[in-house]
Amino acid sequence: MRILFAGTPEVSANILDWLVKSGHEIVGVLTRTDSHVGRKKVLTPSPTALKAESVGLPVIKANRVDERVLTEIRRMNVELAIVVAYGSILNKGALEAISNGWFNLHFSLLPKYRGAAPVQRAILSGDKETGVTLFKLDVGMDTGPILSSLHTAIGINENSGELLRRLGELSKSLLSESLPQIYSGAINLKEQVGEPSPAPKPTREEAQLDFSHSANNLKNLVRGMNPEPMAWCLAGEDVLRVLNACEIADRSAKSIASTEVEGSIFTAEGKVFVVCGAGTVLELIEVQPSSKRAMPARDWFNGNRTLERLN
RNA sequence: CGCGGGGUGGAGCAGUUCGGUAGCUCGCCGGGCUCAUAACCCGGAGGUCGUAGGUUCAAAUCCUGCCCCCGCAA
Repeated sequence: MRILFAGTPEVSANILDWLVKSGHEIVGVLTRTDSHVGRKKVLTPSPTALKAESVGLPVIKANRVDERVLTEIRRMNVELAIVVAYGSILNKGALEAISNGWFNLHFSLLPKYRGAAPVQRAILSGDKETGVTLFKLDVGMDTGPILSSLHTAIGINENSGELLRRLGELSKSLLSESLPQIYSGAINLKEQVGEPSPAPKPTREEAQLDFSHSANNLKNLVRGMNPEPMAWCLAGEDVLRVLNACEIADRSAKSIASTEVEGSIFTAEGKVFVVCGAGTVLELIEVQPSSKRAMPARDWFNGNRTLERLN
């Protein structure tokens, strides 16, 4: 079956690569236009565009699937579309342009976490489990009927980047089960059941640590926001990004904290701690001061001369 | 020409304003204390201060070029 692959970021490129190597008949790739990236704003193709080019597939770069794009797609005689984090909503015209429809791979167990940031939201919420869902796109935002899904447990210290990578791998299992079903036409779509929840992209403001919250909440914030947009707090006037942190057990927290002032930093047994709300204590593991590279929290603390608390 | 910050023993920093003996917290090596220790005490090694020039009696510090790194904003 002639397939159009639509995707943009690294995880999409990875799955595209796998589809091609697994012998699926990818005839074209749809991805977002090149974007200005980094400090110097270098115009850079998306990871998916680069992968498509490297395996010699025709690429359509567009941020909107309009008539012009549909014309190109029709010319490819596409029979099915697989979408993995393409990054744009498809209108009715686009959805109807492909005979077998567009199937979207989503990184949550729908209807939970519909939207742009399902992985981050699952971790921010402290969920113990998530998964990947393959469903048929309709005009809503991740609302279409489900073909299949796979569950996986979320690691206690897993961050968004790590979980996304793992869900990408899991997606391959899901696709290898489901694609043959689609090819044979023997599919059974089911409407989404359960309480829907939105998964908007986290803002930078949302990523600021508030040390009046419990260490457990802050730990989820830190790992959920890593690698994007990354949790942060203020060390004096400067931003301190927190890449990795963990909560410590209540009992030891009470015994090592010499103060109750939230945000106070101290060290013990070679580790660096911050006093948080409700008598809890967060251990900082890896941080990144502005202008500096990421470093173990201990190194940062060694160089610190005057700072007594974070905000 | 988007804004800004940084490069000093193995790590993280101070010192640069106002040129004049290389400092701090760690790590490492050796010794001591201790039932023991990541705790404490004593001693030690390790740095052409990113790089190339310039000014000067004298440059980490002042001037100029270049390289590398990072945050914000997009």
